[in-house]
Amino acid sequence: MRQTPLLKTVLSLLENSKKPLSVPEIGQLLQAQNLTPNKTTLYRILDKLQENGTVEALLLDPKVTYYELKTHHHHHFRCQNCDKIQCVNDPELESQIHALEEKLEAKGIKVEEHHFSLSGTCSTCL
Amino acid sequence: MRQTPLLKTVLSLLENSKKPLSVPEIGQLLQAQNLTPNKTTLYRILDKLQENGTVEALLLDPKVTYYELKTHHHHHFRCQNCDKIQCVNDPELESQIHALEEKLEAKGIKVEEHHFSLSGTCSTCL
DNA sequence: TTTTTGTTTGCAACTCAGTTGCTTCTTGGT
DNA sequence: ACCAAGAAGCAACTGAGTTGCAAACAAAAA
Repeated sequence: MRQTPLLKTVLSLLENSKKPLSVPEIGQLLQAQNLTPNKTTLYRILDKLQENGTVEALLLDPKVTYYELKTHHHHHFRCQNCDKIQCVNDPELESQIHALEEKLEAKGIKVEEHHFSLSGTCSTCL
Repeated sequence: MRQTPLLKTVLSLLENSKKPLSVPEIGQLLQAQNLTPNKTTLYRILDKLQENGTVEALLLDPKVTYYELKTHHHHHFRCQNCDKIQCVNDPELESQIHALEEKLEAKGIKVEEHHFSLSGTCSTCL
């Protein structure tokens, strides 16, 4: 995988973002920088970043896939009303999840990822 | 919400299924019973079941939404290779999640749902 | 420097889950 | 039997994500 200018820009967007980003959002952010990348290219970049473990795909909105740097690994809360996303950290939950993963691995299942998210109504919308 | 024949059939499919079902899958299962429901109707039925709390929508495949009866509430493992779904139960994890939900509620956030799933490669595909 | 090779980008056309607007059918209550 | 409300059908649409192919490009071999 080559360090192309577009790839660097995408990585810096993910680096500086407080929240996970979807491909359509990344496209918009790039447009704001007067870049007009093809959507196929963006999907391919994110696929590769996912394959090589730089980024993880999050299941938190049924409509769209969000991505975040693996180094940023959080859990998330999504407001069902405004779709805003907040990051949530809970080390105890995380270790409980790892315990469960080990149980499954012991049963001959290879666990690659886990997904956890919460949804509801955020304090602003209430 | 009226107990129409179609609604009853959909509920019994969910009741008897060992795993969560997507709307396209429900459509196929109904076809196997020589029923030819309109897809709009199916989406509407599941939306209503979700609204009235009978069913919950699961975020476990980025391509499609799965539904399961709330009374069946499990966590799930999805094989990234064959897309098969296995149910996983872990009461300790569940209680850890509830603890986290209470923390968030204390911060003025109304938590309606949580989503947890694992993915990787199942023992058959390995 | 030129050629070759592999990777990246772009484009256009496609797939398919899910939605929308509108009409028609069915039902249960009066 | 009548009417109003909910249920079902249909066709057209939306938008995320995919596919196949062709063009551009960078790096290494000749």
